[in-house]
Amino acid sequence: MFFLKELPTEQMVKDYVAKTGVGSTDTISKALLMLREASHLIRLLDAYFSSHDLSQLKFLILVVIDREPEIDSLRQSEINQRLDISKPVLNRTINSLLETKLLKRLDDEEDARAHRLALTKKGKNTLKQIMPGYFELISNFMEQQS
Amino acid sequence: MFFLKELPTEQMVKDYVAKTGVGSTDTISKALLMLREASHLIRLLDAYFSSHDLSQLKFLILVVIDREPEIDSLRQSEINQRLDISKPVLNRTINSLLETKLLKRLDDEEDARAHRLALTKKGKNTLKQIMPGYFELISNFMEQQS
DNA sequence: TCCATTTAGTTATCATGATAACTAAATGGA
DNA sequence: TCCATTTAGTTATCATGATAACTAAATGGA
Repeated sequence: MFFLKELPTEQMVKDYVAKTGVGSTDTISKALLMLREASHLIRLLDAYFSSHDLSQLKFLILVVIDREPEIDSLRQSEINQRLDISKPVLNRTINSLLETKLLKRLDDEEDARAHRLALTKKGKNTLKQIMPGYFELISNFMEQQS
Repeated sequence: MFFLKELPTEQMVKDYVAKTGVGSTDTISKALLMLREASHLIRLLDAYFSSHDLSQLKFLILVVIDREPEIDSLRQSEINQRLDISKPVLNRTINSLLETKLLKRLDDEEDARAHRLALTKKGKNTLKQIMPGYFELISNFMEQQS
């Protein structure tokens, strides 16, 4: 994502609100600020993940499988229910995780169309290694915000 | 952007913080909430813009030219200074705005490498037409957040 | 049972973000 | 003045998001 480098000043938002007669200056300024803050954090997270040969989505796929309480594998469709991403993108990204051996694919005994996706040893290690930096990055970022 | 459909519960974040010994539960929950809120708003905005044959970036390009106080045109490089986007993407998007006649391209008298980009009549009208809905969408969204 | 419908996953194609490497014009110091 | 460096814009290529349309297996009601 991207955004205006310099947020519109309070005055500009006021002008627009006055011109269009819609919304309240405070609310809109707050929303724009939030969007900017979020886009900044996303950028930092993307950089962090890519320095570990991962992406937001790859990370989240590993996380949702890992955090499952009873079982240690999920179907693609189950991952889809947990992440807000389209089926083809999920499919492609899972294939990439299979190629880099962070995930392994097991037969699904109940449904011949499906497979079960589980973390490999390497996948678990990667997740364990990445997690502290992830939380640290978020904590540091939030501290810097006024 | 996308995100977890269901945020990790407080307990999960606590577990991770305890396990890794990094960060504070509150801070991280707050950051994850913000990311989710922002990604939701971005999605709504994208849908709004695309229903008007625009995108976030196209909209912002029109806005930064329009809001310039003294002049009514900018160079590509000046737009680049105002928006946090790469040069090639900006170039490609400007070309698309030129094709759809929302922007027009004028010679730059001081620099033969550059051009000046200005809103067309159609560009101005589009912006005027879109702005109220944009603010309305943001206002409504912010109201819905608890 | 059998066939229409649903579900799981996949393929093709597009949109929109990035970086690397390029051309051509402008700039500025010896 | 002249040439090395900088700046403006562009091209090629990749990553990662989407939707539409498909195959094959599972499901469920007549």
